[in-house]
Amino acid sequence: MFRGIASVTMDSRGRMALPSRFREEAERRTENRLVATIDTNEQCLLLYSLGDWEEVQRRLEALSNIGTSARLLQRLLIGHATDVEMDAQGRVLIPPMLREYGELEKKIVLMGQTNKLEIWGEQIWRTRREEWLKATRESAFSDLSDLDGLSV
Amino acid sequence: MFRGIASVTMDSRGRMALPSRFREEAERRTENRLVATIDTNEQCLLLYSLGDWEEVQRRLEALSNIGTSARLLQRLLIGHATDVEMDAQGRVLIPPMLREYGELEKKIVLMGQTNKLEIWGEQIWRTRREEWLKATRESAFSDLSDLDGLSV
DNA sequence: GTTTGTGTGGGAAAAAGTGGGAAAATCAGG
DNA sequence: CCTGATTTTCCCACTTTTTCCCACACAAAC
Repeated sequence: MFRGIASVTMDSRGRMALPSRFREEAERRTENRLVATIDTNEQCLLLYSLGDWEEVQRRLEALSNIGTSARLLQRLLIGHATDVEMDAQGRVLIPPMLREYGELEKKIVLMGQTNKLEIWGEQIWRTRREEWLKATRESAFSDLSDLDGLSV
Repeated sequence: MFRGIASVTMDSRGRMALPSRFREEAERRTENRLVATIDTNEQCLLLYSLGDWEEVQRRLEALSNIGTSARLLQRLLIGHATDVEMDAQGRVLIPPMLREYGELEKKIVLMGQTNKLEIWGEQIWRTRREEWLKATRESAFSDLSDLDGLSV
């Protein structure tokens, strides 16, 4: 169960160290084997433990297969899903094509999202976060009834 | 099981090195024997292990044979299917006619799609991927019910 | 101050990817 | 058949990337 946010650096070889709490979680789930793919809705990457990814892939493949959008999603997610392994220092090497998709350079932001980690280039992440915050604030009144009982 | 993406270069003789992880998978499936054909829906090539291709071909041949579209599909897929072999460096030689179909030049993109590899010319691939992403993002709402349980 | 854990960098070996010479095979035209 | 041109195969060499390993910096803990 991943959660929380962390800032890490990617070195010149494309290696990225997972913070130890994420590392432990990843080790628990599979012996250091992870799968990185793209988020089709955002310009960020998703990092799954191998087992969790296989579950996602099974469900993707079980989709209707008729609808064009399901096919597209399969193609994009499976097509980009690349196996990666943690080295002895708990780092993963992000393949160049994926690095490019997320415009990942030195400063990286990791966000835990339950069964996966989101990997963001810092600049894109800052921009998107502003947009999310703005959208949340603008919808605050109309949604108030929902949130009311939630006491966020 | 092929998945993930990689960028490779095709040399002036039309040779293309498979990334080692694809190579291993290909070796596991058949001893270096592969079959390349065209994707009838996209301007890219498909690369199967010999065994997987034979299965595909069997199913193609089992099609009604009455309907025109089945005949067309047979003609196109089987007609373009060419046996290729990996050399000692793990490279395959893509036949000129197929190279031309996919407008393959120097920069090539390979995408794993479960039982096959897609081979794309980089330029076409970039264009198509943008279109897929756009379509996926736009269809997000209509498909929400499907994807909802998926938590990709 | 010392130890321990964590993040970061980089040397060096190994592996992977790339290019091209030259022999062998194939093909087209006489 | 023979010949010359082209393509394919085999092999070697070079470059880049990846992996393995060690080391340093820093901070928290002892």
